[in-house]
Amino acid sequence: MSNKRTKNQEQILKLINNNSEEMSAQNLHFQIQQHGLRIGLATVYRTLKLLKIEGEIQERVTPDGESFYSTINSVYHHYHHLNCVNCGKSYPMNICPLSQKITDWCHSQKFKVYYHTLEFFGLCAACQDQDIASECLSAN
Amino acid sequence: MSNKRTKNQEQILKLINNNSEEMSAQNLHFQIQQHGLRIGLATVYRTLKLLKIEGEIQERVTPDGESFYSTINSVYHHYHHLNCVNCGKSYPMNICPLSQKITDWCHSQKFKVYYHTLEFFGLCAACQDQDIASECLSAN
DNA sequence: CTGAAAGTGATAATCATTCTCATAATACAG
DNA sequence: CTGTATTATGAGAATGATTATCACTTTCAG
Ligand SMILES: [Mn+2]
Ligand SMILES: [Mn+2]
Ligand SMILES: [Zn+2]
Ligand SMILES: [Zn+2]
Repeated sequence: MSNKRTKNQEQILKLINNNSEEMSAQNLHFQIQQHGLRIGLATVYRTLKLLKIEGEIQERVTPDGESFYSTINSVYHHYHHLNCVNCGKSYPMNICPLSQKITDWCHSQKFKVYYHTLEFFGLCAACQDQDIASECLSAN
Repeated sequence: MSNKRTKNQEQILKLINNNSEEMSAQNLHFQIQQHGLRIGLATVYRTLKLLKIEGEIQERVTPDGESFYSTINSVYHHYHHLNCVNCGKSYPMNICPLSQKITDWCHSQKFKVYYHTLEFFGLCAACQDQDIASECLSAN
């Protein structure tokens, strides 16, 4: 029963809570070193997994497979995005179209909801005006 | 202007459309070989990127960073999930709580919506009864 | 035809994440 | 307090999906 957090784990959580932007594991590890702390990359990943299970932080996986983490508690960080499948840009939305009802329903299913992700995919205005397909594979 | 699709591209799209389950790029490549076809893995990835931009297929990125692809058109495949952050299991939901209004709003933003993803994260019933934190890192 | 442009596949390279394992810190029974 | 079992840690290797290379083939407009 490891109910108590390690000093390392506390510092990582603190760093996430105090940061206004979502951060990747690599980025977190880098910032930790900047602060003069010595926490191994493996420990960062282990702690992220732990905090995720404890419901302290949320994870967003980008289309290129990298994970970004941020605190769950702050409403400030509850953002959804319009993601362009062409240029890859993400445009944050300032609304959450989910009613409380649906979250209640999830709980009624015996599922304990920590957080949700909602992402839209399509073409941004700029990319709608281009000949997309031709540029898509132009690099090769 | 590559408006016309290649024979390879057509076969890959056909394979996705005819399959009832979402498939990874690796899986697609394997099945292609099973069918006696000779399409390189690189071409599979290139075609997936192309079809994605054309709005023919949708992509779902799992928490471990692997991408799965499926046809957009079939309502049959429009699923959202309850994802357990502990055991990793995904429980499909049979409803979509998004109103048409929100999609309309996205369009009013000059963003052309192809599809959306909506995922809930938390603990499934089985995992709520365990001492999670202790098992989380037990493997190491 | 003909040559430029686009498509292809084998292979190497990338890189975030996970695994290994020896060591350090901690918890706890006696 | 003291020895011992358990858990945490970090350096580095391994993993594996995805991407980049590059020589070669196909397509097609003129
Ligand atoms: Mn929301
Ligand atoms: Mn939906
Ligand atoms: Zn775009
Ligand atoms: Zn579970």
